[in-house]
Amino acid sequence: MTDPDPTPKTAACEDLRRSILLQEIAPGTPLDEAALCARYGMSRTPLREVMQQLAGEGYVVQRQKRGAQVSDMSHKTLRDFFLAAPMIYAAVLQLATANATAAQLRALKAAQQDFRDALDGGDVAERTLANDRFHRVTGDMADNLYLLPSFYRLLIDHARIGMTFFHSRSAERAETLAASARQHDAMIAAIEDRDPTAATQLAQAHWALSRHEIEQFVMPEGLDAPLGAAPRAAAL
Amino acid sequence: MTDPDPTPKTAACEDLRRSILLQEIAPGTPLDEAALCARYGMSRTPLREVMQQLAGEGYVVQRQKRGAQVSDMSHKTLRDFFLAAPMIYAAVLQLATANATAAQLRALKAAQQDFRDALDGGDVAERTLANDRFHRVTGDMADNLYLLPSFYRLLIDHARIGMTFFHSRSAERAETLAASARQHDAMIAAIEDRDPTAATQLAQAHWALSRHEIEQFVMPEGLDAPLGAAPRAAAL
DNA sequence: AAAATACAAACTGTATACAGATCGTATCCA
DNA sequence: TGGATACGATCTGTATACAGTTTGTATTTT
Repeated sequence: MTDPDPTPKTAACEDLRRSILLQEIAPGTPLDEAALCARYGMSRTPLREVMQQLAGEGYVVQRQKRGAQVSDMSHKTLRDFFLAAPMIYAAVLQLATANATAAQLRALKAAQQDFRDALDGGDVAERTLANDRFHRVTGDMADNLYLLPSFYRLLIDHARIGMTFFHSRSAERAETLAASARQHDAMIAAIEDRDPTAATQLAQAHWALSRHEIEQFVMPEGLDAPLGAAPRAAAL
Repeated sequence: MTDPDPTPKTAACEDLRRSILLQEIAPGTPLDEAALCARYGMSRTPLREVMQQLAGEGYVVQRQKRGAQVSDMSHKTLRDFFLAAPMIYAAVLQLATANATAAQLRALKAAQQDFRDALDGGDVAERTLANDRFHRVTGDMADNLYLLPSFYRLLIDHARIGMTFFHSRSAERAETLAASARQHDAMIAAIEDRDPTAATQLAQAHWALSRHEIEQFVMPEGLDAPLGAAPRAAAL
């Protein structure tokens, strides 16, 4: 409807984005040009242009004479993420309340429905993609040339963090996901009411939730069993 | 010292960036591949990769089957700019106070010295480039993977707006530039003192100054002479 | 046996040639 | 004279071939 563009380049682009978001290709993995050429049925020239584009969007990084690799996730990545995400996201949601069109609101509601559908019956990948799409629509709504580059880059690692940390522990995860869905509904309401204050607070709450969950994962509750004694110190 | 990379590709990249920042190539100008190939002495393949990179950074946009053109500046651009700039810039400066290294602080002071040198004796282009370099160093200091894409994109249009609006009127501009330089000094002090509150306030003040100047340009004081009468309304 | 070097295979970067699309111009028709 | 259409030149996108660099392995040397 919007993009009648079935070129192999866009297809390769979208497939690679999806694979990277879902960590089907792990962070840091080197990407072999020849293999991808064969996979997508194109020669090296257009494939290299795809790589350039993905590099610009933050999916991959290109090293001199050493090809492209999926952008990696370090502890610094996580730190940068939680420093920037609340602010960028609050700004995006606030602008969304000001600028959202009726069509975009319908798209957002549809994305939220997909997300809820993925919650009952979907696997981790489906939930991640649906969540990603929901947030991307809020970016479309904000429609700010300068904010969106950072926002979309955040969404890449938002998805990847979700896939990294929330693979197991599905029981505990269920309640968190339900809370996320409720926050999405509240966001929709805030946008519909054009209420920037509520939007800002929701953004903060949404990231506080993610942050809490990741802290639980990185620094879990201690085990009950006593640890083994440390080897005796050598001196003093 | 840091980048021993005298390839024709990086040279072309930097030259094009400079030309676009200084509006030597106006916004919206289509870029002819063949001409640029001749100019930089390379074939189309690497030149197209340069274009892809510049597109990722926001200097140019690429239209399907219609090549690249310098990214546009519309009224929406200005609006987006002044919505996003204060927030992004405040965040960058705040992170800079937390993360700046001694070497970066030296680089910032050097950039500020260049800016002051350009104020007495430099032309508009030199001032614009020196100002751009100063702000870029603050971005290096902030060192946040997610904030910087938006920040650098802002800086592109920050420079171009400066070149657009402040070409003439050099007498009035002088005082504003002096005020900018004083604000830069205050930013350096805030970073040196690691004072995030001062940094935030300075960012706000810095953009308020730019904004005021552009408002003056777009909506100047009325002339003393009476305007011609409007044609009589058709109905009522 | 460990380290260093030399060689070979694989990969990246660049140039060039070709196919397809777009845009301007000239011609034709009303 | 105005508009539409057809043709041609120009430009974009893709494939392929070649040169230079990197990397892994095997051999040699200490």
